[in-house]
Amino acid sequence: MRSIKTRQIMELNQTQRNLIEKLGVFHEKTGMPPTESRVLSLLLVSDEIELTFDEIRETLQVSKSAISNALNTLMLTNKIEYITKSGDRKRYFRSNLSNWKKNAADGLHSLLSINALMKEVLAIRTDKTPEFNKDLGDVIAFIDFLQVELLVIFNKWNQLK
Amino acid sequence: MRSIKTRQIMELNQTQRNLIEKLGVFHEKTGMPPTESRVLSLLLVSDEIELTFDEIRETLQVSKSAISNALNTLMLTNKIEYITKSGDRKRYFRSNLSNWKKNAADGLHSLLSINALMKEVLAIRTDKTPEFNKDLGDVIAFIDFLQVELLVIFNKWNQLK
DNA sequence: TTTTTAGTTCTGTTTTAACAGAACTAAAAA
DNA sequence: TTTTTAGTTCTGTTAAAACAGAACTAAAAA
Repeated sequence: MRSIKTRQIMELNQTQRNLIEKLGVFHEKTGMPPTESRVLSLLLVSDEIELTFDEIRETLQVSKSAISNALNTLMLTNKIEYITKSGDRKRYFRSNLSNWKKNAADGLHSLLSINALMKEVLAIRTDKTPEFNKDLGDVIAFIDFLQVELLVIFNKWNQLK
Repeated sequence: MRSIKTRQIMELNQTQRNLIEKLGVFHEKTGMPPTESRVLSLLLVSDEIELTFDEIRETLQVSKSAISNALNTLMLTNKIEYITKSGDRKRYFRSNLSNWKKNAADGLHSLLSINALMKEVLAIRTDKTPEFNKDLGDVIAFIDFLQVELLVIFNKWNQLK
């Protein structure tokens, strides 16, 4: 038998719990489901940055199925990852902080992806509404502009680092 | 009695309907409810850019209550507006295209508002995880940087115009 | 081989969001 | 004044999301 030290149950102080709640609500507003939001927030706030399935489960007091689903989609979307420790069967989940920059970039990209649709709209609009069409064209031009400029910004940041 | 011309029922071709659907799905992914998404998309695609309550209702085939709620929240969030025509009791709703730039700016701003929470997190984190904390600090610095640079970009655009 | 463990998947329940339809309201028109 | 119109608000229904709990699985340990 391996001597796997069972850690004492995770303790969160009230400040930490409040922050998890606030972060959770924030993420929910972006469309992320409650449990997923809480897990992600917990992994950001917790003193212990690597937590096992059961530690997360007990801390948040939700069912195994909910935790399982949350962890899996968080991994699929690259927001968390896990490591293993030799001689330990459990997986240790942790926030994928180093990837957040890329995640942010992805988020912005998908946000700007509406422009393809906008261009489709403009292409099929009647020519009887020139002013409206001009406004729409402006919006499209602005988003295109934004896309280019954001790339510049990202490069600038990477050079600073 | 006033002679208010009842317009012929709105006709949308299949291309237009498909686009409304695609735009609708896009907006739904950002957390906007289905009917609201459809109304907003309709007002972008329709040849007639100013539509009455009932025209929208008949075109989309949904209930009055759904339309009423959708229109009101779209107005609250500044995505649409309405005009009136003298001697006509109806309101004519239209996409608030000229405000979309501001809406985009607002959207980005609220997106970046997570940084306040991130700073709260960093402030209360244990000092026993220096590497993690450093990564978190980097994320925060990046978002702060992004905020400033986005302002520059918006100004740059406004000068181009 | 049997047993334990860490997590997954399935099924049913609860909760919440979204909507329909009817009753209602306020202002304008008749 | 009454009637019509344009939209709102209320109540009940439907549909979908989120979750709990138990059964299950696969790999490791005993």
